[in-house]
Amino acid sequence: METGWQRQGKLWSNLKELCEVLRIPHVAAHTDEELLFQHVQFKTGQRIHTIGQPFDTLYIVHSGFLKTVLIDEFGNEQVLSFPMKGDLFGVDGIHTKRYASEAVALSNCDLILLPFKKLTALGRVHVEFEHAMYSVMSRELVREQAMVSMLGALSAEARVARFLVSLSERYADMGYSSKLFNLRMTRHEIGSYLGLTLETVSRTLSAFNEIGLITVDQRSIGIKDPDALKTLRRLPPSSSRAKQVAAKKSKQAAEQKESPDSDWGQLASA
Amino acid sequence: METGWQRQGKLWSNLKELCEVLRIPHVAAHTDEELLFQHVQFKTGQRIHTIGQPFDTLYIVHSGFLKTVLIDEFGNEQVLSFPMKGDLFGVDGIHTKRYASEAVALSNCDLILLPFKKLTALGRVHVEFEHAMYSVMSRELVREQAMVSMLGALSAEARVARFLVSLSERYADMGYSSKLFNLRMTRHEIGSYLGLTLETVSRTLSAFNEIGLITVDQRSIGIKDPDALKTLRRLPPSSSRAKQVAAKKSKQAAEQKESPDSDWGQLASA
DNA sequence: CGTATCATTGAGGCGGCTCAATTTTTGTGG
DNA sequence: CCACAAAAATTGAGCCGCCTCAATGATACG
Repeated sequence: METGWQRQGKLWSNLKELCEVLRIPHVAAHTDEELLFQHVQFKTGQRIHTIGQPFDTLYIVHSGFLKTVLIDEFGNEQVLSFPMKGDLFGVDGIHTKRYASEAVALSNCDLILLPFKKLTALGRVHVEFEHAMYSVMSRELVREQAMVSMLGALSAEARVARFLVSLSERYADMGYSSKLFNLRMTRHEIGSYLGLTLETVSRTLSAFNEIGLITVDQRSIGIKDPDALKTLRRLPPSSSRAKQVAAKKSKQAAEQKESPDSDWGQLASA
Repeated sequence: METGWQRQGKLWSNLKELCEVLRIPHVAAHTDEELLFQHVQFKTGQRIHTIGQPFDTLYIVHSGFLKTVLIDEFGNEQVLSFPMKGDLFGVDGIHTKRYASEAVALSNCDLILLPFKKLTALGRVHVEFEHAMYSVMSRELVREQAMVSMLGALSAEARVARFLVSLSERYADMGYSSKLFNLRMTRHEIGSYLGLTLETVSRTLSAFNEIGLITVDQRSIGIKDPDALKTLRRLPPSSSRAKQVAAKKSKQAAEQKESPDSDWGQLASA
């Protein structure tokens, strides 16, 4: 991995490689024209773009880890996402022609530049590519929706649990171990992302560790019971109890045994 | 308003009208081909699409009010948005070819159908239209980001306050009064949207009413101090509210013109 | 006019935040 | 390589904001 890392700013990808990274069907490359996309490297801590900066290009993560953040009117950071290999970011700049968020490298990164002009031009030539770009943007929107849903309805423990699961699955996709990995972000950043304080994140990880769901040692995380993490939740707030009761009744009518709620629900006392 | 409502299913819009509704620059209509887009009417309570239903068309609100919701694995509703005139929805279906959310009419609605195939075909002919569609999708993404940020960082009072402000501005855009309007959704739906319980929403509205920021009577909302609502972060403790209300009253009595920069905003930023 | 839905309001509990102290890790320069 | 400082992480104590549970009032609809 990270081949050619040393050759700074000299890497290029063709369209086929671009599609591979984005996990979209290969564009029919009847193209004799050798379309190339430039790579750019960033070191840990460097900013890729800032809020308000004029927009003209999207970024695709070839390798490395980043965060995107919003800065509110009092200078507080709100983490929006942790882009990694295959993710697209910068989309929020299309609308106002200026980036609405800021992107920062959490590790050394290799990014593929995708000028917006080039994207639209490509879309007009390759129908599948146009569709793929819409699809990727739709995927981003669905992800944000899931995020909203999580922040609005889940307990702190459930949020941290799902965060770990999604990270684990993401690592698996990228060919790394899904059972043992290092966090690339601080507790503070995780907390911001999940709408929690860093102390709550730390405490929750410790609690999961005590129960045996995971192992924690600073940035190193070991996933011990992924199924329990996936299904962990708690009292459903801000939602209609009537529906839940109804659903529960029909469930109980169907299967009279087996309590539908996992017993992890009560671990708050720990 | 709602002209031609009676002629059910017989309304059509051309491309120019479509662009107007979407608030995007008019596409250069060198088009002799009279491209028409079908309208559809829905009555209060009807579902436009459901989760998992095969996706093939986007919807643009011509008139009326709706909600889009996610249903979690236990039947709990999570409100994602309240589409109204000029809004596009259904975008979340592009990625998986199935709608990821459910859309329900909160009032009688007139929607414009925008088949995805037609959209992409149009984008290939009219460059500006393609760009506009990307822009609209980007706008949606930015909106979701703002939502995440709000859920992650703001207090209940601030969320309700901003919700009211954004509604007010939205009504102003549509040509209605920004000072006095009716809520089209229940407290429960507002709560779900904001990640709060319906009781908290109700209590917060009552509190705003008490201190003179708004007037509330069931679904009817009067905006009295939009600036204070915009900058509000945290309400003063109830013990001290009485004095401030009194102070405010004497202020309003003294100077009947515009309320000066309110002091509600700068409390307890911590 | 009765019933179901929606809204208001109160009392009380607890989950997650705040404040604070300590330990561990990271980064930097002598 | 070690020393030192800064940042990150852990853990505890206390409290408050929001949720839960519950009862009543208001509104819409057949």
